[in-house]
Amino acid sequence: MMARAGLSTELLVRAGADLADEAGFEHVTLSEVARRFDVKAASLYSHLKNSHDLKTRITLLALEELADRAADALAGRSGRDALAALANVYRDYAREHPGRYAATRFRLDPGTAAASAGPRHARMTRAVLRGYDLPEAEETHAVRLLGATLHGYVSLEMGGGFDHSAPDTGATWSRTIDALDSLLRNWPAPDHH
Amino acid sequence: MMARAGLSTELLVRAGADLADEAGFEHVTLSEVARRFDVKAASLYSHLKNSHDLKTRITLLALEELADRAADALAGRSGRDALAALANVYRDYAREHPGRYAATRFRLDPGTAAASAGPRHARMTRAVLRGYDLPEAEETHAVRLLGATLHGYVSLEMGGGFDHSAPDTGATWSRTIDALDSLLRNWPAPDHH
DNA sequence: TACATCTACCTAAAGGCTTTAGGTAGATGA
DNA sequence: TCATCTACCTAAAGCCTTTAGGTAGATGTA
Repeated sequence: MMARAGLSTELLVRAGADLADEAGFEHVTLSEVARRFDVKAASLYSHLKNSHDLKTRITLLALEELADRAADALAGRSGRDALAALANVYRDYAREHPGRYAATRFRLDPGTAAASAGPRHARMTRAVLRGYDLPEAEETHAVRLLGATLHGYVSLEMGGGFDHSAPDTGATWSRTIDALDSLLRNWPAPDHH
Repeated sequence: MMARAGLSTELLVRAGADLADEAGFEHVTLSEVARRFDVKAASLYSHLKNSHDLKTRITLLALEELADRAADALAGRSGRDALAALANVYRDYAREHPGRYAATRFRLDPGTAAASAGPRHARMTRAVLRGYDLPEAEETHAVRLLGATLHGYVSLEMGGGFDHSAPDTGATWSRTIDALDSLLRNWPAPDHH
């Protein structure tokens, strides 16, 4: 009796990510993950440091997956195509994996963040921008604006912020991409005021 | 002995909001609020339905406060001035009251959301847009884009997403406002693809 | 003023999640 | 075959939420 469950950090993190997608990232709990493996919660401590550790690892997983998708989508595209592809990767990922996407917004400590796929995301965003010709000094600003708009949009949409109003969000999404493309093609000079 | 503490829903919600600002919205707990009034947690149930109720009320409070500030800031301004004023209200509020701002992203059920200051925010954003002349059919799209960008920016900045990279975030913020202003003045026609 | 009522806050208790300490049995290797 | 290792277990403490039922201080009325 007492067969071993064959757990591993990998397995637990994947189960945690699935749980996040089903129940929401904020409801990810060691107890629930343990339950899914028919194991006591205390047993997870052989594989995970603690609850925060699990959340961190789910975040890292989501960041990787998202970066992989982005890399695929960006391959061979540039300009507006690349922008739209990147944008759609974020939105689609958030829809397919809401919990994982939410994990993406979990605050990592600086060391962990630096070692995550975060920097890869930044590099890909920069790559998209190279399809537009921005003054070099503006590139970081544009990276941030792009990140903010895309993440902001996806978060609001996921959070239901756009429900109850008339035009469907699909239309707004494509107008948002139009707008961003247009903005990057006509990047304004700093305003003096 | 056993003097009454003189609690009220109002008082508790305000204390909860302060706690959110100090410890983070996700750490708001009935127990901690009770502790701050030297009262047992069970006693709060005379004033609050439950923990979720407290969070909901903190959200409503934050939404009100934010709308009040926005209304003040917008008074007498239009065009780029109004845009900048609205943007700064969000950012400043988030910096002064990170927990309250985070509460703002808490998902309300549809009925509560409709009765909240949320619609007031939408109306104010529309008011800002009237300083630009967008085709009427585009207004909702622009409202959403503006909301997404502003909230996205503030969230990323608050979440530390902009740390560790060179240009300071103040510069990016003003470039973001420039960019939004420029975008609204040159709103693109729908792209055909 | 005296009395009745009301209700704000209390204690008790159950149930859930986290985390630590220490045990046991199944897996692994010599 | 035996020794070791370690994955998973039980026990227990601590904290949070929520419900049930009590008590005393506040309030209103005669």
